[in-house]
Amino acid sequence: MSQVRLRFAPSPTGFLHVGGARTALFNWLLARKEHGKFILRIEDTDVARSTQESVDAILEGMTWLGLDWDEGPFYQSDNFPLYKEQVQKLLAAGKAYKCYCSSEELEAKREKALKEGGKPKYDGTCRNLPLQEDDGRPYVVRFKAPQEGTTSWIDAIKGKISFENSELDDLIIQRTDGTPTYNFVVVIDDASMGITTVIRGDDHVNNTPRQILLYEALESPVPTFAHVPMILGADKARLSKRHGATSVMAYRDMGFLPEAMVNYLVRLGWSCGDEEIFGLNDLIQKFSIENVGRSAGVFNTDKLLWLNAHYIKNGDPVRLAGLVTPFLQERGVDPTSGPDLVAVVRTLQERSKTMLELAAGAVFYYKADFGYDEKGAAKFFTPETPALFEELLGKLAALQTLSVESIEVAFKVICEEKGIKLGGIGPAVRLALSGATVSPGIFEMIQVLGIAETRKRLERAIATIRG
RNA sequence: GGUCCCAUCGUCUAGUGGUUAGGACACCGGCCUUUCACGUCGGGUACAGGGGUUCAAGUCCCCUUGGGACCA
Repeated sequence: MSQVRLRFAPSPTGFLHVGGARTALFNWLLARKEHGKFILRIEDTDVARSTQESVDAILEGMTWLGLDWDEGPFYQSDNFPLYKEQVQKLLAAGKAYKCYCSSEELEAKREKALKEGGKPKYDGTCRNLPLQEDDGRPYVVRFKAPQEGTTSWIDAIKGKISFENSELDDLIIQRTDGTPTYNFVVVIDDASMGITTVIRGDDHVNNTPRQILLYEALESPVPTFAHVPMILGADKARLSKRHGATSVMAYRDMGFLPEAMVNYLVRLGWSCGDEEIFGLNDLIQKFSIENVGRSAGVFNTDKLLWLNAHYIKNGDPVRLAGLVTPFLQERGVDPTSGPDLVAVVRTLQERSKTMLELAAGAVFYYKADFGYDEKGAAKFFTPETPALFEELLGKLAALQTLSVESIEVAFKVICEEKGIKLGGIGPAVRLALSGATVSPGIFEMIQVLGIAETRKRLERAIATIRG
């Protein structure tokens, strides 16, 4: 019983985007579910475009999502000797050959073929040349692929896929400058790392038959392939910057929780009956590659927002307090300078879709120098308001304990005495305490702010009204 | 242009020959209510089109259309 080995192999040419994150997640989930290994490999053969910053950004993104890896990160740039060796091996075995055609010649042939209605594929000029020692002439190494028959595989997501070998070119595996090409390197790495299942984006479907042929030439077992569909933008075009944020870390910065991101990403293309809410541990039990859909999906921020609201609402307030702190600091708020942040978070959890929103809603607790909402002040600050506030202050001061229940009782007593409804005093208090007409519950705010701060704010409002 | 893939509400999807085509987000309306939310109840909206196969097709086959990917 051999264990499954899966990998995520990003190119370090940018941050971790949502598509890559989902691919990584699917790989990770299957590895965890099957008690196999999850390997991280950095595909940095394109040295010019690869950067350490990108590597760091990708690792940061995966860590944020909670996707840990068992082996790696390995770097392809460390494997150049292996790739060279494998090229020589194929050359020696007659399974690859040196092609001396210049790119100009090839271009001319391609155009001619196109003009005559043929296919623009390599014509095999050098295919049967005997292997010669290097003589200074530039050459590429091509894989000698079979020209007849079909190559097919059972894709774990898409089912059977077949290609006619006659449609396939003799793939270049080593460029003129001696560097190996992508399709070759991937196969060598996956083979040498013992990868058993390759889960990747379906933009690689067309590469797969060539890669299978290479596995066979290398006499390596062919892994199971699972091609996951693309993620699209609202206009059904491939997701890109113009659709909004594509980096998972940008979502953190917008106040999204990693568990919301994971939950959203996994449900985009995968399902488990009617269930919508999944935690990571849940998913390890329930995930199955067979239930991944075959069609591309549109990234829908509204649903992500809904999930985020769900996780904020049900989240641990202590943890959320920690997460919201940087957002508050960005707004110039020092959360140690006022009411207990955990208590503040509790009043905002149910009404915040993002941590950014939660932070915005928390500012008034710490900064009392706000102005009053104009329309609200015109409507709710009346000549009678100061007397009501003074009455309220007296009742609050007399309370033994300051709880939501006792505060509510104080309000009810005033309402009865004055013959008014809660609406006759509540909105004015809300405005005095928060400056806004939208806020957490009045009783909760008073409890969190405390008597002293409540007094200050009501007195400030009284002064304002009396002008 | 060639090859390959895909096609159920606006969006994510359930559905594996017999369903009033289900759920979720979003939207609309009721209730709850000190605001906003939350919650709750209810509503509208989908099988791309055309041919087959079958007693029966969203489900199987073919074609068309549309979308996408890769190569060039």
